[in-house]
Amino acid sequence: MARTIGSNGARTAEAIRQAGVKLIYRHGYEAMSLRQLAAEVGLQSGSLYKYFDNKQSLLFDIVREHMADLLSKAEADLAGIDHPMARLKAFSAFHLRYHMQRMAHVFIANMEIRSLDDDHRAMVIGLRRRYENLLEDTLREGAQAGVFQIAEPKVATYAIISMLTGICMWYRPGGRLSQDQLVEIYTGLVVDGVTGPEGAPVQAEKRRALA
Amino acid sequence: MARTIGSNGARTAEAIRQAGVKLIYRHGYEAMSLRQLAAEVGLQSGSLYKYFDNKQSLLFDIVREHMADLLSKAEADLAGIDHPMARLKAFSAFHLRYHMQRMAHVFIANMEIRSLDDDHRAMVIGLRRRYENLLEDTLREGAQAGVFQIAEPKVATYAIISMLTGICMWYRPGGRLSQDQLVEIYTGLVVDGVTGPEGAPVQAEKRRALA
DNA sequence: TCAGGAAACAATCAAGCGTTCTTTTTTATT
DNA sequence: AATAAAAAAGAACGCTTGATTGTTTCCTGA
Repeated sequence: MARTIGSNGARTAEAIRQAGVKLIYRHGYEAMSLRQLAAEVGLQSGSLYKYFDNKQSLLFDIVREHMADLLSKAEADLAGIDHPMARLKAFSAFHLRYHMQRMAHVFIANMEIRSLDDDHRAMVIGLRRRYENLLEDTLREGAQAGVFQIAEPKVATYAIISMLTGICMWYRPGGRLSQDQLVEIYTGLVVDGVTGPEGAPVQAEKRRALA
Repeated sequence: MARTIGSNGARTAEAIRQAGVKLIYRHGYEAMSLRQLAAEVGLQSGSLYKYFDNKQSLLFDIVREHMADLLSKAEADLAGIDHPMARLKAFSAFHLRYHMQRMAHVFIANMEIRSLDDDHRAMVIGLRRRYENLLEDTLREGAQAGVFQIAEPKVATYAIISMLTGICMWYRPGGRLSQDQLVEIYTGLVVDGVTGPEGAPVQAEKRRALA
């Protein structure tokens, strides 16, 4: 046998990508063999090389595309929102929804950074930095405007993102709480965390006025 | 050559464990070869099997010992502290300090859970659950006593732990901020997050009275 | 001092790895 | 209907991996 009936390059390429995400998510990049991946798609391992140069570039493609997608969608979501509190809420909601919907991609991008070549890793970290800056800039502006009470915007940025991303560690679709409920709970924690103890009531009014 | 002069079993065992932590932390469990590990310790790869049954048991030993240590030290730290707010602060401070001081172990325990056999993984997750319960129980008690405003203690537990653990992703010793400063910043975020918007000033007084 | 256990070496195994190359079959084009 | 291009099979490659075994050397305690 050689070429199979009904075979199609574009469809196979997509199947390989999906199977790659699935297997890397489940077993990790190093633990996934190309024979395993090929079997999942229904191919021989050698045939995979029609679709990527090597194993590393498969990982890089998946991670880079995900990061670029995350960044551009976040920027689109925040476009036109000016008030720091509104931006913070929008960022939080976007981040949570995106992470709940694409857990595998997110997980891979976070876990397998170390498996990337040096220059590949640098490129991905650059994209991640740009994404983090969306939040950090918002926190700085809010702090300067007196909307937030934040001593260290950079630390707060890391803390908030870690907290939000952590939802990937336990969230499962169809659980007791809906995505909307989780967004509300998490966003509430974030907002309370940055408005500080004494300033909270004042900010609570501002938030109400904005909603 | 065979037995090396001055060789000592206990010392070698400890060297293997340390090198294992170092290499797994740096490259990941799957990516670390036993020959690499042996070279790091100054042995032939076959000699490693005097010290563990197989590669998997090395990982399990490292992870399980770390989790048991984390749990017992946390329990010791919280012993005798009754007030929910005081317990929350103590937990937060302990978690942060422990994670800043033993980043490699923590990182491995979090990242390589998936590389463990099913039953090994179940055991480690059980230990982790007991650790998480230290925080979750505190949050529930505090919520019932009106000290905290928390709708979903379980979600809040995951959120807080993710936030605190995230410090491992960027903290480096000798950075701009000291460990004490970071503990204060992060703990502030945690406390503000669980005291809620309106109740904050009231709780702030209670906190002062307690300090 | 000298036996017995501890510690490490050295060589080897089968299996699996990522990758390359050639061949064969199917599809699309003219 | 003839031909070219696309898609996949299948065999093979050199290497590395985790693991095993038999042997040699060193250390220690009676």
